[in-house]
Amino acid sequence: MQLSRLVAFHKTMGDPTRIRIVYLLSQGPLHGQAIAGKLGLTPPTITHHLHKLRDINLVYTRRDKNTVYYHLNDSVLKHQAQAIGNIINHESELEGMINEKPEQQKVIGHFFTGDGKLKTIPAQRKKKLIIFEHLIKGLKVGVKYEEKEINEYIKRFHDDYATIRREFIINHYMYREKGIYEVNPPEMWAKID
Amino acid sequence: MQLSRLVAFHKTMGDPTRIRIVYLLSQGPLHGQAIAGKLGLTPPTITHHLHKLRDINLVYTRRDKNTVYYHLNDSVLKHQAQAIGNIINHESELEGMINEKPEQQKVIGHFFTGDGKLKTIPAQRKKKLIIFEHLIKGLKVGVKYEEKEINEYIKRFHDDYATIRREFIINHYMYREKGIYEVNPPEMWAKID
DNA sequence: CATCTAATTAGATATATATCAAATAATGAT
DNA sequence: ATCATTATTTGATATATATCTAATTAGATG
Repeated sequence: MQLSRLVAFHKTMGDPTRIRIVYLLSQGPLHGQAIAGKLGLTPPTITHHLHKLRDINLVYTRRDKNTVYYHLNDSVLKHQAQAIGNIINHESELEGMINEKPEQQKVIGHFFTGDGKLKTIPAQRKKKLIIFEHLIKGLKVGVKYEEKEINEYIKRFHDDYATIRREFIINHYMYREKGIYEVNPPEMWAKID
Repeated sequence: MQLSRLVAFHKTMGDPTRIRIVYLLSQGPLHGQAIAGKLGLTPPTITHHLHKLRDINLVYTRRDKNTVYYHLNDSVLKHQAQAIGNIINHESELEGMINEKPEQQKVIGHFFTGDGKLKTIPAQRKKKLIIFEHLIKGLKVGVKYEEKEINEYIKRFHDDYATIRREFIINHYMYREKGIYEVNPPEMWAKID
């Protein structure tokens, strides 16, 4: 779970109209005008909200003739609702990412897509390190990884895993010994400033 | 659970800074400046967010000398996080209230306090009916209530249960037979317009 | 093609809010 | 009383967003 995803979910649910829409859809699919009618709002307003609900994958659409039916994605609702509670249990993957400074968040927000893919590897050293530091936080300290595992992990974000893996080593985020990788303690990482 | 409470919770969690604060507090209480330092923000900003977190009862404070420690209210977080998921299971008490029109919501928002108490009984007939209709939706259709139960229910919102109970009858929201009360079907209710 | 219906987009407005710097308040220590 | 420390309030600014009307698009059907 990404911090931004969690925020997006709650921000989206933080509106009475959208909660009412979710409630209506929980009883079965509806088309736009039906929702507008039941809620006493105009169709453009409904479109607006459904757009946001679709952004977080909470509803999906199906056409029949020229009317669009909106369906609720129950499992997403369940799953996302739980995530915030898990913070408390320390079952959250947010751990490392929560301490990032606004400046870092900005860079991260700029280089990652909404669903957590790395768009490009930054050219500027400073930004590059911010991104790497962010990525490295998804790995566990004290765990020995096979090269294959590292590649798999990086590939979740970007195709060019070889370059990134190499940068991890160069900048002392990890070290390698006999083909086994391990995350270094933060004080060894390349300094960003 | 009131719709407005549910909305307030999600709206509050719909901000990265506040989620990060919640995460920090989940590891133990902290004072303002410590939070500001860890997040790279200024104290006024932290005050601002803590105010919102306190509004929804997610944090409480304790002083030691002249520094205020903020504590996370774990149980509230757990409970609220679950509420949105329960909509799906139809375990939600939102049921009736979800279909209220914006005009009605406005009146309701005006006459109820944040924690769901009725401030005063509206003098204008139209507004009064909106409030009664809202109240009546908290009772179940097809259930026979003792007068005492009705009184108890109304008292959750306003002290003058006798007046309101009488109005319920006058306006055909309920009927009484031999001291037993029951909710009428909506088509019998007094017309608002 | 013309027309109907449903959905969306564009543009406008009003409201909310996240953040900071500066000023003020509250508390404890000297 | 005076000072030091922490928290809060005020006021400003920039950004986001919920809603509407009017215009546009897209599909289906005659």
